[in-house]
This record gives sequence, C-alpha cells and structure tokens, in this order.
Amino acid sequence: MVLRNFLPAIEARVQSTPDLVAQALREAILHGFYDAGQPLRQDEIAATLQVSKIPVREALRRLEAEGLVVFYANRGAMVAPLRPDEAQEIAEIRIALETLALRLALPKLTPRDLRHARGILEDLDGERDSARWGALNRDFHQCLYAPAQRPQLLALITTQHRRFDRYMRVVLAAMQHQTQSQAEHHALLDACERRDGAIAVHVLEEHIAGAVRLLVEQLPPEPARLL
Amino acid sequence: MVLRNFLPAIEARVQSTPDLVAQALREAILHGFYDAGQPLRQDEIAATLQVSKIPVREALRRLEAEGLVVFYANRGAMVAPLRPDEAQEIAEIRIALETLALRLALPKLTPRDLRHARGILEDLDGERDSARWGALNRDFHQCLYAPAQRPQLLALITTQHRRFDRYMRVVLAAMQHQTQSQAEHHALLDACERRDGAIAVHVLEEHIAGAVRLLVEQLPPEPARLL
DNA sequence: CTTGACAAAATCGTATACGATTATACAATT
DNA sequence: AATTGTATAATCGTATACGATTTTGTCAAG
Repeated sequence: MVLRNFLPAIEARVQSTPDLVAQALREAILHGFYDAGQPLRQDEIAATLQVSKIPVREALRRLEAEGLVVFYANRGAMVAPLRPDEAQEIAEIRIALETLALRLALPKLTPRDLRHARGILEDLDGERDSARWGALNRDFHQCLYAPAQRPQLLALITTQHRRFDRYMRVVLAAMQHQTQSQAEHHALLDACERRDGAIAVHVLEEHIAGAVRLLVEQLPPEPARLL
Repeated sequence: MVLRNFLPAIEARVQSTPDLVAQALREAILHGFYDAGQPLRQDEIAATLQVSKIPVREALRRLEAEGLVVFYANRGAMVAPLRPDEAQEIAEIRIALETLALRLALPKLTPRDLRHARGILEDLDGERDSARWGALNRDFHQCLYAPAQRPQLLALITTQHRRFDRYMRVVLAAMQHQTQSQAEHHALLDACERRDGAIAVHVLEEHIAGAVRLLVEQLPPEPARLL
C-alpha cells in the first residue's frame, strides 16, 4: 500500500463548472423542463447560471455524448428528439448490459444491499413526480448491480437508463404502469434474495421489454419531428 | 417520400472544428503518439492544429466521454491510464454488446456483407502497423454487426472496441496473437455464412475473452501509474 | 545532501469580444 | 394575397485576454 492509494479520487476534489452545468441541464431535460427538440440557448443558460458560454458549451458536449442533446452546425444544441425505434434499441442495450451486471452482482449481494433495495422500493410507492420516480427507479436497479464492482459497466447503464427514462415519462402518467413496474421490482428483488439467477435475469428482461412494449403503444407512430 | 428524406443528416453537413480535433487526438492516442498518463497540453495542441483552446477543450471533453482521456481539476486532460482490470471489464461489456449485435445481424447478413468481411480479413493479413490493424479489426467486426441496423448499439461498440484496442497494442507486438486472432476471425465468418448463431456467438465470446486473457498475462500486474 | 520557502514560469479555466451564420421582420413585387 | 428580396436582430463559434492554480526552479537553512 502506498500513500497515493489513500487520497480519495483526485479528480473529484471539486466539481468543475461544466460538471455542475451538465448536472443542472440533465435534471432540467429529465424533468421535462425542456421539451424534445427545444433549442438550448447558450447565452440564456449562461446568464441563468451566472457563468460564461464556454463551460455551458462543454456541458452540452457532455450531454451530447450521453445522448440527451444534439448539435446542429451553427444552430447550436437542442434536446434530443424522441423516436420510438430509438427507445426500442435502448431497451435492447439495457437488457444486454443489465443482465450482465445482475449476473455479476448476484453472488456478491449482501443482506444490507437487499435491505437497501427494499427501502428504495418503499420510497418508490409514494412517489408521484415522474422525474423523481425515474431517479429512484435508477437507484433501485443500480443498488442491485453495484456489488458487481464494474464502474464502467454501471456508468454505461446509468447513461442508457436515463435516456430511456425520457421516453418513460410519457408512459408514467398512466398510473397503471407504476403498479405493474412495482410488482416486477418485487419479483426481481425476491429472486435476488433467493439467489435465483435464471429467474432474476428473466424477470429483468421482461421488466425492460414490457416497459418498451407499453411505450411504443402509447407513443405516436410518427416520431417527434427533427426540425 | 418527402423532401426532408433527401438531405443527408443536417448535423453532418460540415465536420465541426471540435469534431476534427477530436478525430486527430483519437488517432494520435490510438497510434500511441501520446502515451498513457501523458498530459495533453491545450495550448500546444491548439497551436499545432491552428485553432484556439476552446474547440480543443470541447474535443477533449468528447474523448473524456469516450474513455480515452481523463480530466483533473486545474491540471487539464491526460491520456487515460491503462489498467488490466479495466480491460477485463471492457471485454465483458464488449461480449454483451457484440453478441447482441451479432445475433440481430445474423439473419440479415447478405452475401455482399460476407464478401466485404472476407476482403477485410485479407487486408488484415498484410497489416503490420498495430493502429491500422486495430482499425481494420474494428471494420471487420462492424461489418458483421452493421446489418443489425442499430446505430446506437454500433456506436457504443465502436467506442468500447477503440478503448480495448489501446490495451491490445501491447499484445499486438507478439505476432503470434495476430495469427490466433485471424484464425478466430475466419471461424467467426464461417459460422456467419452457415447462419449458425450459437457457434458464431460462442466464437465471438471466446475471441474477446481470449484476447483479454492474453492481455492480462502480458501486462504488468501493477497498473500504469495514475500520477 | 536534503528539506522548506519563496519567486518565476507554465498551464489551466473562463470571461469578454467579435466575425460568421442563421432566423426574423418587413418592404417590394407580382 | 402570396412570394421574393433585403435589412435587422439573434445566436453561434471561436480567438483573444486574463486571473487563478499548479508546476518548476532557486536558494537558504538544517
């Protein structure tokens, strides 16, 4: 063990300005404060957050990489449009990544992890705000995957899950799905407690696939226009 | 058919300056022009490429999102360090994503696709430069996945594959692996031609898992230092 | 020779400024 | 009235400039 190993993540000492701006814009997009396709005016954002355009632009570039924002040459950034086929694709990616994470995490899940997950499930029951519901939902899934100890994989999952949640907002209004989703959450957690990997993975697959199925039913067949 | 369908991706009309800078830096890192851990001086890069620091910083942010670059507060960007455990994790992610892509692509593979793949395999035989070998290798894999018609998935795969190739550089010097790899490529392509999904997926899994196995043997157990 | 303090240089991060591009409003024309 | 052309405003993209932070170099003290 060397001294260097004691200092906890140099890169995270301070949250950089672009980080903070990205966080704010991410929240705003996920909360629906900005609609799909809406332009994100750099001057306006900079003025609101009391910074210049440079950190705003860097934040927008990050969100572009996360798939929440699209850049058009000389026309700036706008909130990424919603397209049902994209939601379908994200669901497939999520299933591939999350079943992997779950399989890796399952043998390492502690009773503490399971209690934590149960706690989030209870919070989830009371939540009405769709953005906070989405955040809790991500937390629930993440805390089942975290014991896998795969930081890269978990980061990818979070990014894709967030993207997916933009689509789910549309569906979440229908309270029916929340109860359905909660039932699946409980089934998933139960399988984890029994260490039944095959069932857990299967429930997770159906959980995501069912969400996207509901999604494409609700969403208009014609995508939100790009222009 | 409407007029809009004729314009090929508005956002791609011109390659933006940050795009070009990112491309150049990506190539430089993949070619080993910059070593792992090496600082990327913004002024220097800006001067060399005849632009200001702003587009350079945006390019670095993109590369950060791609996992090729790490930012440290007030110390700028440096080439992401190489850590064997990270290579292992990327390999797991690649297997999950690429087996998915392959399964989706397999039923849609045309004879033309297969000929194209064979062509790349031949080019691969003659290639000595490890960076170009890596690019051809990515091309080979991509052209087997492309018929899946999953742009998001393919983009993710490319990013992870590029990241993985930084580790493979170390191993590629050993010519032995190239012949091993080529043998697996042929086995993969043969299985695709026979539309044998189970075998193809299995060969792909072993192809990636074998590479990372060789990798952790070659690489020093102690990671390249972060500081 | 090593350690610590300080000054100088290098580098970062971002605010400001400005040319270039795009969007908007409105007058001119058919 | 609809369409075209033109001036104006809004916005983008980036070069420049500068304070803040980090790194490097120097030298005196131990």
